[in-house]
Amino acid sequence: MTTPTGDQALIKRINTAIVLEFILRGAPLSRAQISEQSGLNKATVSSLVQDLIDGSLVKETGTGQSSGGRKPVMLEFIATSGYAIGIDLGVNYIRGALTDLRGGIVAERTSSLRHPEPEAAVEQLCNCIEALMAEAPASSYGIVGIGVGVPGLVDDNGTILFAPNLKWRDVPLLRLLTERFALPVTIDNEANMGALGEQKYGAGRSISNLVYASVGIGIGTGLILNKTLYKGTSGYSGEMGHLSIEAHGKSCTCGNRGCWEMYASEQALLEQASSLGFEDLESLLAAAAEGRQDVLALFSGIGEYLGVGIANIVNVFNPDAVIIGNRMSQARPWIEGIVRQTVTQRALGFHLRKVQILFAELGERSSMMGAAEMAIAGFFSRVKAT
Amino acid sequence: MTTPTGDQALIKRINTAIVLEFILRGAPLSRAQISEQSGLNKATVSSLVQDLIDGSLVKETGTGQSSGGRKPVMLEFIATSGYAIGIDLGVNYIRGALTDLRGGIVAERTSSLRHPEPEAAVEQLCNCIEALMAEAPASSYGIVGIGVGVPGLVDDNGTILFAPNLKWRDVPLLRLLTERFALPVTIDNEANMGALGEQKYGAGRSISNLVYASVGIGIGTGLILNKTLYKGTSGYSGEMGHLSIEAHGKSCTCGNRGCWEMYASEQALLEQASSLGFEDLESLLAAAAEGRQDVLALFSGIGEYLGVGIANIVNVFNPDAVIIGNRMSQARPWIEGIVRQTVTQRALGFHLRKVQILFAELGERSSMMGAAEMAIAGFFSRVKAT
DNA sequence: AAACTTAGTTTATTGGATAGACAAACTAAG
DNA sequence: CTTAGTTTGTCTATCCAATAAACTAAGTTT
Repeated sequence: MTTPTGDQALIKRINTAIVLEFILRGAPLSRAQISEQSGLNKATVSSLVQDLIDGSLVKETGTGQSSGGRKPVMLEFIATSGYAIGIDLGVNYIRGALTDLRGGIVAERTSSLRHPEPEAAVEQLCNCIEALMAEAPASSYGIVGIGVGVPGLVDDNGTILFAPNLKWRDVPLLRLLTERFALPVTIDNEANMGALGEQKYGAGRSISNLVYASVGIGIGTGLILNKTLYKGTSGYSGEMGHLSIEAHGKSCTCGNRGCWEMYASEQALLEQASSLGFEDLESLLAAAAEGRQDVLALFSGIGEYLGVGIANIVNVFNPDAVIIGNRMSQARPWIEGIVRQTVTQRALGFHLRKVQILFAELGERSSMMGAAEMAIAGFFSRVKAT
Repeated sequence: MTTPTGDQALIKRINTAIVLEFILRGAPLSRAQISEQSGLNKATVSSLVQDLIDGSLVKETGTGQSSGGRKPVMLEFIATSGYAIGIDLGVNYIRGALTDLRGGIVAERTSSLRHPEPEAAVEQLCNCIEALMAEAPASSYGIVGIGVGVPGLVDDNGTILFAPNLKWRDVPLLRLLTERFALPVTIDNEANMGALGEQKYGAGRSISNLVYASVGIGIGTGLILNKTLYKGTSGYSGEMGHLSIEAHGKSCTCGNRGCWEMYASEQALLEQASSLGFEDLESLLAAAAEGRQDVLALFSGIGEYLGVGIANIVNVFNPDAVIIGNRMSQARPWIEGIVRQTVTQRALGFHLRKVQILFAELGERSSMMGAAEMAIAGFFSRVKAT
């Protein structure tokens, strides 16, 4: 019982997953096409497709073009046979979406987080979820799951061990939400969710190895290696914000010195900007847009340090892409050049050949979409197991 | 044909692998035990075991103890049904071993590399391989493959793109060896091989996530994530020697500044030691053993910088273990304390809970054993595919 | 010696994939 | 409009691996 053994059910799961994957990607396509492209026998495809149709996951949508024979019956995934909820719990906001099974946003809600204490915040979170659930149209599977991205360390039991900017410690969010909604819930770090969101729906679509750097108040990173989210042993890898880039630099609250996020985060930017009379990122962005030289110099400095860290990432992971996300991605016009330049200078030549430096396509929605994707992926893995 | 589909052969492969895995690990055990522990039916196990026996991979070794019934027939893996060759091609030596399929060393050869030019070195390498092959006893499968670890960047075609200390560029070693020996050959970075060697036969036995830091002239790292060697997109990840730990530190030949290996490698140690009149690591180790304070201080400095880099590794990967290997591991008595102390100070508290800092158990043989393991693993994956 | 235990094999059954035959539905050429 | 040829999708018989259950073999315990 220790090892998962192979039996016929496993075969069927594998092949059903393959067929579903083809229908998900290939838009409208026929049984014949699936058979040819997948290598599965026509009869096998027919049988599996029938199961998917019976399970309300796939439907026939009329006939397609013929090239001299019987017209094919086109198949399509029924994205509205279920809905997922994705939440980005930020330091001072809650952003949530109701999506269909293809990740299309059906409803969205944003509210500012007035009381960051765990109890009040969780209550507000639950209200948001309930409001979104109420907006879901009737469907075969209903709400298939809830995903939540949080700005802190999450262990493998879904407990928030430590969220410095929220000042939370040991909040068993998974348990709280599971008890309340009796639905599958996934909790993970905001950067991991962002990485997943961009990999599935954003700048990193179908890229195998990517690193998502969430540059906000602090810096977090999400690692997608071999198409899978890599989580360390305890479930919390990717704390690259606390990668030391100046061994004898500024002391960080984490105990280390010269942490990357002390030089390249929004926090670092704001500290330098205070002497110029700025208090938030938005006003700095506006000033930069007007061409203020001193502000542009600030962004340039941040960009350079971002590049230092990204060069490290490139050298360590040799990824296909590094995606810069979260709030700092808005500064793209004023940091992109210097980031690229610094990375080119510092990363190893061989690694540079293939790596792309990208900015988050989903903008502020990366993390929320990743959370929804978690719920959707969980649903699929359960369906396929049946 | 694009996707690997599921069929009955796949099931059989999976289950055969499970059975073989049990026999490999569980030393002498019976069919009944395999059935019970794996969850496979007794009949299934009997049938698969018979196939393995027919394939000369397993044999029956008499009966075991009974606890009130028929005595079990014990099974054992036949490690001598084939042999593998593992080579560690160093900067100034070639170390090679002939091992059985369990990684037991049957013969070993070390020679110093007199002429590091590619042609002469490859010739010497081939001679070493031939000599080892000649020592292999007769067996069912003969030599099942050759693995070679090299001190440089290797692409996914087995070409050595760049080996700075050997001054090699674009040497198609995989092709050269395959043509000469007509055997499966695997070429990889010395640090990747070392990681594999320690994970399979050394300090990291059966650890899922580990980082192996090969600290020699330079510093390389091998990443084992989820029990698999992680290789980046182009096949060359893990260049953590060129992780910048001092953003404005010394310029490195790689183009970056403040690279880890400029502060924590053997090279860095020797540079500092030259003013004291030392020229190699061995004499420094001897002096440290005699208690020379100035030398101990040098080691202490190296240990601290090693700790800085390892703390970074821990924060990024949240691994179960970090293993310090290659030549610097000999300095364990004089660096272990300061390394541990620095890591404890600098890594995030949550990550420290589980991580172990270890030193290579296989010493100078890590890389060579990993190379042999590559060949063995390749053989198994081929056998199981039949 | 009888009753019980445990190991491993044999037998019949199940369920999924497959090749090949086939029917349905179409295009195109004469 | 007929006929030949093509493509789609289903049906049927077969194969094969895993399995449960019966069975044989070979012990131990009372």
